[in-house]
Amino acid sequence: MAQPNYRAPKGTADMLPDIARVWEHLLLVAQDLFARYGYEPVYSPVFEHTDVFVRGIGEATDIVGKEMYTFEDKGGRSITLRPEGTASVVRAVLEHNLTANGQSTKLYYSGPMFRYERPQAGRTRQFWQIGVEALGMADPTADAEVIALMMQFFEDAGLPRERLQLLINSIGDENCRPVYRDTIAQFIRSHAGDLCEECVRRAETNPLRAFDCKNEGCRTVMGQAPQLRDELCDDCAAHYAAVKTNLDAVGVSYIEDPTLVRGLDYYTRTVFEVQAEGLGAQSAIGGGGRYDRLVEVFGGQPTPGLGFALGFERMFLALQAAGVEVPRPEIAEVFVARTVPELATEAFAITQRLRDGEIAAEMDHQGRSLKAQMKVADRLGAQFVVLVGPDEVAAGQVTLRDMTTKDEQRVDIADVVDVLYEALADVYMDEAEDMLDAIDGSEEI
RNA sequence: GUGGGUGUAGCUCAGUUGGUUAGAGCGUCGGACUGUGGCUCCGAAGGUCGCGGGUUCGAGACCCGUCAUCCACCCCA
Repeated sequence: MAQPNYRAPKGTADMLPDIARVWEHLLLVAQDLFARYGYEPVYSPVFEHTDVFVRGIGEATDIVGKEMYTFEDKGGRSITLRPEGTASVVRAVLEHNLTANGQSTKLYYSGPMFRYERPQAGRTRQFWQIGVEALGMADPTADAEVIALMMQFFEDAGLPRERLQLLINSIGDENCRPVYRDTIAQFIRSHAGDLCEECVRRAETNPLRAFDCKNEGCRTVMGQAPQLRDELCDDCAAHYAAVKTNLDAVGVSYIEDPTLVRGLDYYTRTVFEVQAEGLGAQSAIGGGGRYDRLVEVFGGQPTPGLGFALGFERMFLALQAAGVEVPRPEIAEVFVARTVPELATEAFAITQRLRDGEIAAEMDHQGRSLKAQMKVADRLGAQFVVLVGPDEVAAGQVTLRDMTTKDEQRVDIADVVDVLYEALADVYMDEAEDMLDAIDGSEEI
């Protein structure tokens, strides 16, 4: 329709089958992989009290400052659609005391997030994320494990490693970061003449983000600034070194990026981001880090935490750019066609009989000609067609057509399911053998 | 919030310096001797040319506005 009465709201999109299939593929890959790493699923509400995000993510962040979908509900409460997952999950963990007595927890979540932004390639107002949160683990092995898990996800999802860049950095903790912040703020003020207005303003709000500025001049100036890696306190430096050692130990390659500063206030020490090819200007496909103070922000006992999140829309773009296809499964193994409209009920009964036998069966519900039904059967990828005609029905039979060989045989209706079991088994055996041959031909087993 | 591009059949797009019944490919539907698919051939359906206003004898094409969409800035997944 050129001018529909209704459209999906700006920044949202309908996930039609070709896309929804990829979503489900990603979800399945994640469920399988994350479980192997000891993570359990959690579903927190899609909206929270606004304060959860304001305090959790940080008042000075762009997310809280201008991107939240906030509204008042009928009870006068300020409610916000979640712009990210970590704050909600940590709130839930605390609310249910999952980290009592020093217990650790590993959780993963997935679902839509909401941010009021101007849409562009790889950025929508409603977007899907999947992420993990690990609470109660301070060791650098945990950092390495979370990062390794994220990289493994990309691999399992079919995204070639060579199209990805893993960037890591340490942004210090409550001891060394404030000192460094002041150092940078000072640096910015003393170079105010050579920096853009935005960066000068950042000196007062969030000086570290001046490193992120795309402006050429700012980049060169900030390149001269003291680097946090040289200013880390002993504990943070040791932790960061150990994270790298552990990544090295398991063969996860990374690039150290001293300018990597994430836009959420809760991060401490380790931060990381993965960039992928083919995403347009929004090249980050996933990211995360450690947040050792976040639980306290919500009033809990000091509890270390860390996690990552990655975006499905961007995964989709990256997979597409890499030429990775998620196969479309056959919709029907068997199509039941009737030669005359009067036999619709008989055809329906047989279709249901097949489905009861767990055979993927389909039939026509539009009263179409036999020829048209055959076309549909072909398009759906049916291996066999069950022909229901007056002659057959009179004899309590149907005609079974093999769509590959075109062989046809009469089968008693009572035996259709069993005959199809065997016929389909043969088909699948042949396919399996072909696959094995293909593997044999290409690599040693 | 700022800037730029684009808006023609279900999809991808053509539509010459404004001129008569708006086109193609794909898809869909039907047919090619009567109960049968994939190839080929033939045919059909389907368009308020985003919307509103203006210029003109005449606008899908030009101007203004508006809406939508895309891309970029910002920031992030």
